Amino acid sequence: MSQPAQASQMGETTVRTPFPAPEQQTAKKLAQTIERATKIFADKNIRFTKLRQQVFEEIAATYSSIGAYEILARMAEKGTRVAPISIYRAIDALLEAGVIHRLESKNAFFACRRTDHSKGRRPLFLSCEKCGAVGEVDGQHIFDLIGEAATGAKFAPRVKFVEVQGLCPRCAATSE
Amino acid sequence: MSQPAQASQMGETTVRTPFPAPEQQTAKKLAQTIERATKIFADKNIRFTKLRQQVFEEIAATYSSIGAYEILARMAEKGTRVAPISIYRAIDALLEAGVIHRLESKNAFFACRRTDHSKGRRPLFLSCEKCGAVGEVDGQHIFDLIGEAATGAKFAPRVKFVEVQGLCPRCAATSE
DNA sequence: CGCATAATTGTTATAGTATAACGATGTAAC
DNA sequence: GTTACATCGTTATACTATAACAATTATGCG
Repeated sequence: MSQPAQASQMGETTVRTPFPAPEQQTAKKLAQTIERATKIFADKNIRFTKLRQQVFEEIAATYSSIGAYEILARMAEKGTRVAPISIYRAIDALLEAGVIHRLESKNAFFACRRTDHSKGRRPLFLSCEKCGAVGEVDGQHIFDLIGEAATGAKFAPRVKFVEVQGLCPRCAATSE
Repeated sequence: MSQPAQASQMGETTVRTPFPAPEQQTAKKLAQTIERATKIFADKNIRFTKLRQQVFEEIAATYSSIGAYEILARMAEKGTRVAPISIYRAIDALLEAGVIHRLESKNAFFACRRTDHSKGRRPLFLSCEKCGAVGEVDGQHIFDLIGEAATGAKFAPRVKFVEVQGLCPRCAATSE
């Protein structure tokens, strides 16, 4: 018990970081994530096929980002052998649905765990250089400012990326 | 003269966009860019070798971003045939010196045309989806806010990047 | 200068990321 | 149930990046 996880037992008000402790990464949480994805696919009228579910489960089952070929390898271990292109096609559908995000700086993907994107609030990504964990925090005000900076330069923005690399709370603590 | 380039003749106060018109992309400007790079290498005590200069010239000679293998191809056309690894090693030195930047979202590189990075002001990148041009605008206040958002999530930021894809002034005008 | 040392580049091979093209199969709507 | 469309399989290939080790070039010092 060297790493107390206070928050989980006393409600969510004390959770201040998008980096859940390992004890919080439960099968139940994973099931909820998958169910949420299922609903999003249904709402958007995109088919959540078996292949897409399998790919999504591999991505969601890690709190790190994961590369396409790593997904491929893990699925192969479980008996599902597909070609790289199939993984990428599934990834495209998952990105389109918004249930995963792409980390441009690592050519890797991670499951979205926020529920406020649909409300028009865009997140920025925090990627731990040590353990690979990825967290999202709301960055809507920052994206607004980026838009202003762009239009101020007579540039018409369409897609924006904000990524931060550094140390997650646990790794920052252990490396001191 | 359908695209008047007012700013260059009357001081810099009227320059409002980091996307110079083609008429402004002169050999003289390029020479200045290279000279500036030479000075930066000297100041930092990094060697600006022939190979590094050649690679830098290919990058600086385009106002777009350019991939490593495109640099390779253009140098080969001019008679300098080297292996990919040599290009990447030169790129590493140029990145280290700060005379080029890497566009994470495109796996490509472009010449830095700002002079205020050394003053601690970091830029964000504007990448045109139509013509490929890349501009930089100051984003220090945005990077500060990103740092605050990260630390607010108990994340220790180390490297940050902000990239925007969209349309540069000229392409936005012609696509209307 | 001439040697020792370090930095750079060459050479070869390979790892890692992503997509093109086309055919087969499955799904939905009429 | 047939048509139309989306999805997936199969094969091949393009693009991005680095590992390992040898050869060469530049630098500092006696």
